[in-house]
Amino acid sequence: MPLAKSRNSSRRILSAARAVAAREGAGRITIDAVAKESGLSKGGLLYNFPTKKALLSGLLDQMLAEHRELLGSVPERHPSRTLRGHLETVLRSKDEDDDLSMAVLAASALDPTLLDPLRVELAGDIECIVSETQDAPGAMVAVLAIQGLRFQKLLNLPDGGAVLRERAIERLRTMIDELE
Amino acid sequence: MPLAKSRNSSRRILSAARAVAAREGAGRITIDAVAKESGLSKGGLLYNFPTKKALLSGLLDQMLAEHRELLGSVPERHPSRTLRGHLETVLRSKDEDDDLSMAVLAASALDPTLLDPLRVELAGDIECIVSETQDAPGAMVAVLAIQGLRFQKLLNLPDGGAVLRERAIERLRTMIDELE
DNA sequence: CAAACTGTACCGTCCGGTCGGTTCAGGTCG
DNA sequence: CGACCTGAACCGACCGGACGGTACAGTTTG
Repeated sequence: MPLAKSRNSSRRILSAARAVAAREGAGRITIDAVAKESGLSKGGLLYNFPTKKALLSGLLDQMLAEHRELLGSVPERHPSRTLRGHLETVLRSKDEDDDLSMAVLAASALDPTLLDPLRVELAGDIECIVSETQDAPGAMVAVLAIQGLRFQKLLNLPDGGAVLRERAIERLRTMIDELE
Repeated sequence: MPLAKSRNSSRRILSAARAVAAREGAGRITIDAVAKESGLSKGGLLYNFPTKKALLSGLLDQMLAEHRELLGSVPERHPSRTLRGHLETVLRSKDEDDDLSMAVLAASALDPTLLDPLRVELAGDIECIVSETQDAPGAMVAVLAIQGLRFQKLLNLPDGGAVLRERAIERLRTMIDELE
């Protein structure tokens, strides 16, 4: 089955791109590097992703898909489930080394319009979050804090130490829970 | 005074770099482009900043200097003055088009270690912020939200609309004020 | 004069993308 | 069955442009 094999290659390529990004930084996501990392040849990679933009776009798609999946795994009955889901996605990704957020940086450097799918997704999420609470501003502050967490982790910015960070996250959680 | 003139050129070069970044994105900060924008020749630029890393490093230095300056302008008596200062720096830069945060992206793409000065500065600020309050976790959440604001603005991510954003910022302010 | 440039030609490298193969599974046809 | 063809998947040499940096011979300015 040819198509299945191609999809398999695409997945390998995407995870290779993630590995490169995690190891060498977003700026080093290069077609040659990703091809080498994936075990494919440059030609083979370009067969799957005809252009670098397509590759980065694929990365973002994968990120959004995983994000949606994690969002779906939040218990249905939680009052601010979308918001909680967002928080969990950040915390979850904290454990993994292959950082998909890198793709965001690489994409925005190459062509800011690549982020459009992310923007519409996020806009929808925000709308959803706001509709799930009476305290829209409070929820927005939580959204901002979550994005701050991503930023911090992405650029290895200081977080006041593990203990304080953990306490801050705990506080964020209770803030979200008390949002109603 | 030769050195003074050099500093003047350096400033022109840096603001040119900011203009390029704001207009064409962080990925387009190139020596030729900045030279052209600044009105200097390429040789002249390289006379001031012998390497691209030096140029980006200079950008970060300028950013940190402006940041410190704005921090200093917050009234002395405010309880969480460092935290308030951080918030104001974000809001202030929202008005200007030349976005220095771009430099952060460009720098992290070229060489993540360029961000080290930013990291130590930020670490110091956080330490300061924590020492100014009894509620360290709450302050950290505020810090995160502020960084989220930066992130959002930098990547043009959706913010739920101007009204909601303004209300969220207002909420953030009161949160900070009530921190004690 | 020396510092602070200008202007330009040039170099080497990196990188995105092209292109002409090659392999191979499967289908067609005599 | 076997000769032939096809098209998907992949290979890797190569090209051209962008970009960082060098070199250096002038020119302006304090």
